[in-house]
Amino acid sequence: MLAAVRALGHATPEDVLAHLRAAGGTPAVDASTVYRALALLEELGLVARTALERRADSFHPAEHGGHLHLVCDSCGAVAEAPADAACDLAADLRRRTGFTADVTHLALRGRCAACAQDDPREGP
Amino acid sequence: MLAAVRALGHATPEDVLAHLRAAGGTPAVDASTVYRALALLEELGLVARTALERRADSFHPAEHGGHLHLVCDSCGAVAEAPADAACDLAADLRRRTGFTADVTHLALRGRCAACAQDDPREGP
DNA sequence: TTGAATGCAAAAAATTTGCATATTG
DNA sequence: CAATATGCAAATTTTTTGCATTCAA
Repeated sequence: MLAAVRALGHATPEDVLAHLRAAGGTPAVDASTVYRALALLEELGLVARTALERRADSFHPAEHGGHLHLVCDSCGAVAEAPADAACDLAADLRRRTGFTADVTHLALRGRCAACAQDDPREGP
Repeated sequence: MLAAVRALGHATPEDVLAHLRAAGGTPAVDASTVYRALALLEELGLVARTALERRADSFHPAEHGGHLHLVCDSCGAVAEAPADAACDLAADLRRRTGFTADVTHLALRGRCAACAQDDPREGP
């Protein structure tokens, strides 16, 4: 299961389910098992949950941390950026408001370079 | 409807529904109406959608923009911070990756000052 | 044998859609 | 009358839970 999340980089429960089923094995693993395992891994701090997709949560391996997720509202692509850019922000927030932001679970929405170029002002 | 979102600051469809129903009127407004209206307002750019809660989307008025949402994973409180802190981040990202981040829809997860103090290392 | 993990089925919760009826202009 | 918005009911989608079973220590 952890292997699945690691292999996928970041995935919705549905993705994980598909991945596990593709790997074969009978009977097929059940969705409830995926949800339960994912919840457990989250508690253990081995995977993190982030709302990347609009409808479903996404999980990504903890080692994969230290990245920002850049979600393009036009094409849906999820890119990544080093987290150091956000560290300043986190430090600043902490100093000013006392809020300790978890930068490893950070998702930013916007438009990727390609989409911004294709259609600078157009919606999805 | 817009008034409801404005009055609430930020709210899930359920919150909006409750607010409208509390305002009275028979028959009670229906959930589908709320979803449809919210989707419309979003398209018009009058409200923004952000995944503040774990299960449901949250909407907040566009004028309310220029704020970061700070969601505490311990107590669930949603605080706000001026957006300027994130502008640097956005500018930096754009320069380095070409990604144009929408800072007005930004939600950060972490722990608010009160919770961090109560229990510096404890989970929710 | 006891406890953790799992499949399966059913329940909840959140969101969407079809359709007939208002309501507005 | 035409176009739009709304209520209502039913369908979808995503996630959770109860229960009986299985597997391993």
